[in-house]
Amino acid sequence: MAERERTPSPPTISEVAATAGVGRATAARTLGGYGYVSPELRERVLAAAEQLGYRANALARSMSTGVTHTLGVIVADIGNPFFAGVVRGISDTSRERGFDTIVLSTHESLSEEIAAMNVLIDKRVDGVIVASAAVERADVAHLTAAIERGIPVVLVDREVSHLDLDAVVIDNREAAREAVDSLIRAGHTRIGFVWGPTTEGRPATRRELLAAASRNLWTDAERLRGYLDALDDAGIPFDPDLVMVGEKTESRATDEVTRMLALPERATAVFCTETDAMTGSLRAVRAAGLAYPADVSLIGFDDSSWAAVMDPPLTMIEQPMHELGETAAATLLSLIDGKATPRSRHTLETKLISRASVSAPPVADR
Amino acid sequence: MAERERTPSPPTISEVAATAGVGRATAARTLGGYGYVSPELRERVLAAAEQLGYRANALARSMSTGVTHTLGVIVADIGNPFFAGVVRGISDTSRERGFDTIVLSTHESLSEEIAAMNVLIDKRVDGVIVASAAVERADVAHLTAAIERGIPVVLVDREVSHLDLDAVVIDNREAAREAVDSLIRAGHTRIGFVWGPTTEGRPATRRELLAAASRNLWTDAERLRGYLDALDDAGIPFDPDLVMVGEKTESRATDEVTRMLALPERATAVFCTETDAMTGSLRAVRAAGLAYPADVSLIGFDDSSWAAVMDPPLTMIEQPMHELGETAAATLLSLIDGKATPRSRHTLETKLISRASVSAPPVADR
DNA sequence: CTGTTAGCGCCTTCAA
DNA sequence: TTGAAGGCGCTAACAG
Repeated sequence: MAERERTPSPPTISEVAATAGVGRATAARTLGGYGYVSPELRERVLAAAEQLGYRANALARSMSTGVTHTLGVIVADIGNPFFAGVVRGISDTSRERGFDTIVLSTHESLSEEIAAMNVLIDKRVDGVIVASAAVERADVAHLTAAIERGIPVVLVDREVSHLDLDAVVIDNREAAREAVDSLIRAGHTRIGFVWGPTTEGRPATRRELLAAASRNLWTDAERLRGYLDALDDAGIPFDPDLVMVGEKTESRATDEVTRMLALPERATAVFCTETDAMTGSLRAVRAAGLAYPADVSLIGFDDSSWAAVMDPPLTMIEQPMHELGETAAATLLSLIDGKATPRSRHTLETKLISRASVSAPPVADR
Repeated sequence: MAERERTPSPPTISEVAATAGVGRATAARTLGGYGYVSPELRERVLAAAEQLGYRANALARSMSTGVTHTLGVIVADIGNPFFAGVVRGISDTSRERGFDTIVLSTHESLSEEIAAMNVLIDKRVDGVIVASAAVERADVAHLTAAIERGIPVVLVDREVSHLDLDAVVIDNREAAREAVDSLIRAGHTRIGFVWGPTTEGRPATRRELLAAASRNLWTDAERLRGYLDALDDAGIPFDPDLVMVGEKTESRATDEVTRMLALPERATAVFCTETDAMTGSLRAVRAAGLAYPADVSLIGFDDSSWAAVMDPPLTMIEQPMHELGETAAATLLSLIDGKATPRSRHTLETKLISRASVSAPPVADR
């Protein structure tokens, strides 16, 4: 029961070998689980290890084998439930295969993403999964650098244009198109889009809008394109006043939707591309003294148990967060195994969960 | 532009030294940022490193220095928004100080927690932060083992009885007491508790209930105690029928609340200790054709933007998730720095956010 | 089957 | 100030 503060230098394989009375290599072989060892010595070694409380030093092992059994994960924000779900998927499937995960948050900053990649390179991870904030062609040096060093990289959630990497994503554009289309089929023509690009001024033309979008996150741009697709398919003219611009915050969404609801020809439906965009919109609807779906129809991205218990319950697009992570990890792992996989581009299914936040527009506005 | 698949053996410090025409040690000194090096040679080395794209091998460095600049984090589920928030806090503050984190999910299983700790020990992390599922005295061997090996451990979110470790928690008991008390002050005496212990049968007595609770998660037990405290303070008799037992799932919560709402003397308020307990309860209230707060008052744990946009908005207890993480990381870091800190027990503040889901009980039930 | 011997890449005395 | 040499703990040929 002595509580001595002995310098806790953990037992090494040599000590185990010594107390077992065998050579280093023999101990290493049985403890490392490779090579042949006679049952006798094996027993002795195991006993000694047990007695000493031996645990292999993974660092030393990695030094000589060159593999760390560790995956790097780079996301914008591990605190965001979406990424948390993805990371959980990555973590679960890699753990199953004996890989651990070190995850870094970039706060959506490219420079932090680059720093994160360097950390992972330095730590010699066996591969990395990244939801990259890179959009410009010049933004991808850190990704190609990793690959040149022999570290496989797979993209998750976000593709990076003109970069031929394995990617696991959803079809944001189609998911958005489908959602907006369902609004159109319900009779809406004045459909708000929240949130849009983070420009300062309001893009006057469709071309400007698209240009602005392409300077933003890939997912956001895709969702905007899907919105426009649906409008086009239905021959509904695009109205710049119906797309939110500016900071992507809940309160900004509230302001913008409030504005859209006050337009001469007001919005009768709102499509939200993110959770906080939806809660912000909801606040605007309430503040305007309107009710959904009677006055305004609503569809949002990223289903949650909350959305289902709203009154009325919200129609939402469900993303397979966990599966995105699982698939990304599985892809990366097979890359690490040296499987000669051609570049893959997994597009996972989303699901439009119809509940009760969509109805026909009010008669007065039709 | 050759896409050669050269074996990407990264440049070592020796190569840098060679191409700079200096000794290994000199290169190591300038690249490692220690010891004296003349400006001249320093320049040469830096240039060579730059040219070769040199990056220090953190494994090798850790091998010889004995530190990894890596923190281990063990939580039940990184996909859970609460833990995701905590991890984000840990990650942010440790990153600031040059530490990375490797996080492991245990799925609330003690054996996975033990395995996780072993992984971290093997990887020689400098310290670990754990939200432990340990409850029995016999469950803490892996925690003490880490400490004996010289790896500092700090608990977050959950204390572990009879184990003298630094801990960063909230006062679950007081938070619960306060919430339930506010219900009582609104006039309620029939207050449901969701969720309770995962026993099979329904504890008949208060003693049995407490015993069952103490076999469960620390946080859950504390919240239950707080509930009982509030009842005691007000002289309201405890009724076993008003506490949920069984699996902690949303649907189970719905079933149990449905039951409580159908009691001869039905519940007129429900206190929920977790997000899914709240959404499950909400479903039960709706299904019973009741409205809140008119028919049933509601208070829940873990505020979110959804809770604020419910109609009516929900009164919730807010936990400082990010700050829990920050504080835990800061505490661990100072332990690692060898600061002679006496055992600390940080209890962070929660906040009862009063919104509109609490009112007086309906007259008929008073 | 077992033990000896080199490294892995870096840090760290210790002379020079 | 600089360079040579040894060691961190483990794996991996290599003889024996």
